[in-house]
Order: sequence, then structure tokens, then C-alpha cells
Amino acid sequence: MTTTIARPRAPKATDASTATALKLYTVLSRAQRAIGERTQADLEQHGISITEFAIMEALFHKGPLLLGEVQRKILVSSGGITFLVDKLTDRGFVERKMCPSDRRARYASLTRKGEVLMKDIFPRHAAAIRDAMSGLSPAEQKEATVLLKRLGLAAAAGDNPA
Amino acid sequence: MTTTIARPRAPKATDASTATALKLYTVLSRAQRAIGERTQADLEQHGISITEFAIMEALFHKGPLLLGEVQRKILVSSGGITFLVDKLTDRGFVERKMCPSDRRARYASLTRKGEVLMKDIFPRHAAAIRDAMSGLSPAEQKEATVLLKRLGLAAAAGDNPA
DNA sequence: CCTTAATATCTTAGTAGTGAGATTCACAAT
DNA sequence: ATTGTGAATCTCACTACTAAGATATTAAGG
Repeated sequence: MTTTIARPRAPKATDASTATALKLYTVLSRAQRAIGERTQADLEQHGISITEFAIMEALFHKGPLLLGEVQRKILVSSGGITFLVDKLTDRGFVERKMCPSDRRARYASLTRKGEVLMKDIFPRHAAAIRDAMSGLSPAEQKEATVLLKRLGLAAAAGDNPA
Repeated sequence: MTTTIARPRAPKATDASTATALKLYTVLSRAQRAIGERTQADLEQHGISITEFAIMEALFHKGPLLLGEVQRKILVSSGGITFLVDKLTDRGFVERKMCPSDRRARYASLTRKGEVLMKDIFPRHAAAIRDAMSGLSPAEQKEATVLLKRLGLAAAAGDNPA
């Protein structure tokens, strides 16, 4: 004989934990978009996209990097990094250099002109980000950073609940 | 005679509050990307992009909406909404309907096929988002939601510090 | 050596949009 | 009726990529 189970085991699609996660999903997306739009507007005045800035910032702070290193750092495809470095090279901000130990590889490196540009706009851009984040106090920003770091690392690792 | 000022007034680019904001900027970007990749991978199995899902979800939960309403809801350009609704229409998930009171306007509406699809995949997708967020406990997710909501609203409003 | 596998970059074709402007229409004030 | 203003959608040209595959090179094993 079978016993009838009153309540199904599978949680409904909109149970409490799912609803909480969905809410977080939307505020995360919207916050990132709002921040992104502000920081982008700042760079646009200099005719530089956020991705281009990210490349130049990496080279500015770390010195010459292999294209593949830049690619992994800013998370674009291999075709993308070729395209982006081409554009920055055409404008004279970046140049390619051979790698002496591996003839497949190329370094991307800031030109003097690129360095001058970054010295000019990096502080400005950092201030624009600080202003864009000013809806939270520094202490709250640190809280948010801790939470988002854990969230991002778990999601990237592909962790699933048991 | 002039007096030499020992320290400049302007804060350095990397003063404490700026460094805090920059750190938040990178973890916010990375968290959003990691979550986005997971949720996208889930929908890909059904041949649907996140943006397409967002449109259909809006129609699924709110019923037929004017194209402009959908556009504002999912934050895409006017050309983009036309393009996206065209694609969904071609695949039979959505249809356009005239607006009786305004002949400039069109409703987008789920077809029966689109409704069936959403009934199938919405619960699955919600569960995928819940899993993607599982790096944080529900209580932590609520904390993060409060902070991100304030952050996003302030950034969208264009608030600047005094 | 020679083969195989792996790595770094580049090429090409395609995609998911954006932005400006065109079109069509509604509405209010002549 | 007519005119001006603005709104809703669509069209078109363009951008910033991605994905898959080509090319060149290195490295490892036999």
C-alpha cells in the first residue's frame, strides 16, 4: 500500500530562496549597468572605450604584457584582443613587440604617447568611478566588495549547491 | 614673497576612498560576468539568449505590452527592440498586435507556443539563477541586494558627491 | 630527426546590438 | 482644417565584439 505525501518535495519555482536570488540578479544587473554607463560617459570624452581603457591600464600598471596575458586579464576573445590592439596601435597609443624567447608571441606595450594619455586620464577616470560609487559609504562599499567577491568566485568556479 | 605649500590639496588618484571604489568596481564587473555566463549557459540549451528571455518573461508575467514598454523594461534601444521582436516572431514565440487606441503603437504578445515555452523553461531558469547565486546565503543575498539597490539608484540618478 | 600535441596569434564571417534619422500618427492650439 | 510638437516604431549603417578555423611555432616523445 502506498502512502500519499501531502506536499511535493521539489520546491516551487518561486520559493523563498529562488525569489531572493532573482531579486539579487536584477539589482546586480541594474547596478552594473548604471555604473558602467557613468564610467563610460567619462571615458567617451577622451574617445576611448572601457575595453580600450582596460587594456591600456593593464599595460600602464604592469608594463608590457603578452597579448594572451592581456586577453585573460580583460576577458575578451583571442580575435578581440587582436582587433583591439590593432585599433590602439593605429592611434599610436600601443605598439607590438616581438618576444625574444617565443616567436609565436607578441608583447603589447604602451608608446610614449599612450603613457602620456594614461597619466592624464587615469586619475580622472578613477575619480569618476569613485563618484559613481558614492551612493554607498566607503564602509558599505567594503561590505559590498566582500559579498560580491564571494558571489563571483563561487559562480565562476561553477559551484552548485549539494 | 611666496610661501611654499608642502602638500598639495588635491587628493592623490589612489587615495583611500578611490581605491575602495576601484576595488568594488572590479568585483562588481567580475561577479556580474560570472553570474551572466552561468545563466546564459542555462538558456543556451533552449536556443534563447538572455535578452530574448527577458522580453518573453516580461510578456509572460505582465501579458501583452507595447514595444516601448518592453524597451524601457529591458533597457535596449528602439532599433534593438524591433530587431529582437522580429526574431522572436520569426520563431513563432511572439506576435505583434495593433493597438486599437493608437495606430502608431504595437503590442508584443506571447503566442501559445511562446507561453508553453515559458512555462517549461522559466522555473528551470529561476533555479539556475538560484544555484548561480548560491555562493551567498539567502541572508547575505538580501544584504547584497540592499547595498546594490542603493548603489544602482544613486548611480542612475547621476548623484555626485557635493 | 620526425610526429604529434599544444600554444599564441591572426583571419574571416557572423551576431547582437546602438544611434541617427525617417515615417507615421496623435493631440493641442489655432 | 491646419499646423506644430512630440511620441512610437522602423530602417539603415555601423560598432564591438565572438566563435571557429588557419597559420606559425614550440615542446615532448619515440
